[in-house]
Amino acid sequence: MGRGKIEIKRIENATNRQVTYSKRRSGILKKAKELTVLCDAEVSLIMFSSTGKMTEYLSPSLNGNTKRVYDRYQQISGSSLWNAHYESLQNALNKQKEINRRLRREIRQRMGEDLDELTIDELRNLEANLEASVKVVRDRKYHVIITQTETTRKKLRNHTEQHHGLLREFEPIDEDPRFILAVEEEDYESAIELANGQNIFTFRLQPSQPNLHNGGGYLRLA
Amino acid sequence: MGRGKIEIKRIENATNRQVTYSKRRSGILKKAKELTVLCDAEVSLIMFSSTGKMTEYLSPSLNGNTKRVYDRYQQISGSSLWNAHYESLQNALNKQKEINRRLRREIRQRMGEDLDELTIDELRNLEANLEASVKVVRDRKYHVIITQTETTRKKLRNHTEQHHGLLREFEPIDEDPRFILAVEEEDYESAIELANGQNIFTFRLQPSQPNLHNGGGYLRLA
DNA sequence: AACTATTTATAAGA
DNA sequence: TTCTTATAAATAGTT
Repeated sequence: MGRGKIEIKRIENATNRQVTYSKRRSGILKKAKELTVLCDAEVSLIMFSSTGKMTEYLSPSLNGNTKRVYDRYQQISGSSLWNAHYESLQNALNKQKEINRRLRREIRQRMGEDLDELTIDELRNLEANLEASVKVVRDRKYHVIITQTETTRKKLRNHTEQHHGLLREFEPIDEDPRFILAVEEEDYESAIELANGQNIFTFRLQPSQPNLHNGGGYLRLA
Repeated sequence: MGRGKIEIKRIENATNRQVTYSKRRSGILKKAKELTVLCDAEVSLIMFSSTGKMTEYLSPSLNGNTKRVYDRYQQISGSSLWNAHYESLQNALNKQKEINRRLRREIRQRMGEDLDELTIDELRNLEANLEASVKVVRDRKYHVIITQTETTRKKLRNHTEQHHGLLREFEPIDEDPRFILAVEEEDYESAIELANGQNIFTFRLQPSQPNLHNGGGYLRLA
């Protein structure tokens, strides 16, 4: 369609080729748009000129999402073009989910839930294991208490000495043994309180770990 | 171009629309091929009719590899088509890994490890929780033992009766009270063995759950 | 699917 | 690139 008929073969003159490309490109682009509107079709058209310049047309119904064309292409043609990229990730994700499922199950069993699934031997092992754990935890608790108590004792002693020093500086007096005794007694009592959790340290723990959804750790049972 | 000029808007008559789609589709396909040959261009054209049927054209130079078109598209347009999907997967994976990390930490702490990170209050809660759990597990263990024992007892009684019945059938005798006693004693002993795991049931558990790598559950501590 | 009057695209030239 | 225009090609309406 033009002043003369042309054979459909590569245009050797580069300038001519470029001009023809430009003209025909706009022609095909127009056709694609018309097809989209007239026939309610969806079109993806990508053209690269011989110089590497790209032009794209995508039906508005595909909403700027070239990937969707690709998804649909893949679905219809059956050829999986990019799945290889994702498969390994998807597998890793599924593996992690399965592992987490098992970890949660173990935690539940360590909390005394879902025990029906366990054999008598597994129950015995679990019991022994929990008993060993509770002993370790208890030892650690007492260790912390002793450490805290001694730290407190030292601090108090320090403060007491400073206090006495100050008193002596201003108005020298004999040490009052009752005061020292009072301090020691208070110290002892707070140690008892620490061990039993009855008094000063009974503030609430954080209710739960928001991103965990692990069905309840010991932290939320406080 | 036709007997009459048409407005570029959706053709309402479905048959007409389909016919026009068919005609124009072949037209645009021809144009795409001509562009490819004449101008040494590369073209990817994918069309979906309103009925969902797909038609594709791909320049021979792209050699049947549609993915290459999209790779190039991505490279030139800079917009990543599948990175969004990839990223969401990656995020999901990271989230699962983080959950996994926390679950393992909880299990370690329930086993008496990593206790340094815990405050005195958390230690107390953990201790109480473990003690409650061990009680539940122990109760469950005894429940299983009792159930097993009773089942065994019933079976034995059944067998004993059958045995006596057979004996009577062939050679009627008085019941031997010593035999009954022996059965009851044996039953009692096996109950003790069940509870302490000292004897018959001391077969090994599976050493670990192969896909877990969870840093040691109670199951492998058997 | 074929025909054909007409519109549209475009080759060549400016 | 864009405009012009003669002409080839595409296609709307019809059969």
